[in-house]
Amino acid sequence: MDAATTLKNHDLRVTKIRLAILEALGDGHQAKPYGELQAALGEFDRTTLYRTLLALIDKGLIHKALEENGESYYALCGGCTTHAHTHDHIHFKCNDCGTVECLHLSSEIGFTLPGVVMHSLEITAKGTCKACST
Amino acid sequence: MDAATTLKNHDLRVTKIRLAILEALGDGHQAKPYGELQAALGEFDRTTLYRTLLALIDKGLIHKALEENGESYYALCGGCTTHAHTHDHIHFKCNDCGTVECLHLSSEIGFTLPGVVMHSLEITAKGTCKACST
DNA sequence: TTATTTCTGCAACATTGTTGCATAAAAGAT
DNA sequence: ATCTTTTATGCAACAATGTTGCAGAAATAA
Repeated sequence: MDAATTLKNHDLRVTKIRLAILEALGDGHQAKPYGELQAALGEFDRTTLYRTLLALIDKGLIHKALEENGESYYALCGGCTTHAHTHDHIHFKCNDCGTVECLHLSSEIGFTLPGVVMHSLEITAKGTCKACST
Repeated sequence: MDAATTLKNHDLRVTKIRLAILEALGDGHQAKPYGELQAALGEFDRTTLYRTLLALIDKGLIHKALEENGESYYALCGGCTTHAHTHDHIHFKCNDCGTVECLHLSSEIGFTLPGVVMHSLEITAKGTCKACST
């Protein structure tokens, strides 16, 4: 499905910056830090970029992958539609090349915390990715 | 062990702000957002507070629990000395009262990601805490 | 008490993120 | 295609987090 149709399906108007963001986020496998997005989308206003990201998150097209050192990482919700957009992702950050990937576990990791009701779960793993460990 | 001795044991000089931070973080069970720390330690300079937090993290006395909306949460490393300061914590944030707790799982959650070497793991759960769910 | 090392506070700055408002662009109707 | 309505964009201004350099103050060691 092309990006414009995806936007329409999510009650979003098709505008330049939205198409540009979706393109910049690529295949949805990797998460991009805000700074990188801003550099890639330099022609647009910073404020608009923020508001557009919020809109895309709100409509379930992208998600905030993780925050680190005050910088937010964003990724497409391509792979997570199967779970009805639960946002219970696992993010893996490579300490060498710095890339952040949205991974999916083969097996569900189930655990409970005594006395609390869990609504969401976020897991961030760090280490060395396949490419960097060779 | 009193705070002054703890500082000395970690190669840190005993100063007013360091004692104040350790006291503000309480029993180590709960994580405090930076803003709350700054409000509680208003008599000290903001820069000093940042640098002191970095120093305490560096020496393994506290850790950054989580980042949310650009704000960092800090907590004592009281409960995590048993794991040799691995920082593989589980943080639970209550969406109702906003408190962030450092919890410990009874059972280790073990999972591997194909092809990558994991160094650290951070888990943040959100939901409703015991007190708020009654 | 003195000397040395380290910490603190100040000023200045960079970055992230937010809000209000006028203008511009998109979608639907004529 | 043109007009109208709705929504998005860009600009300005602002607030908060986080960082760096440097002089003076405090903590340790001698």
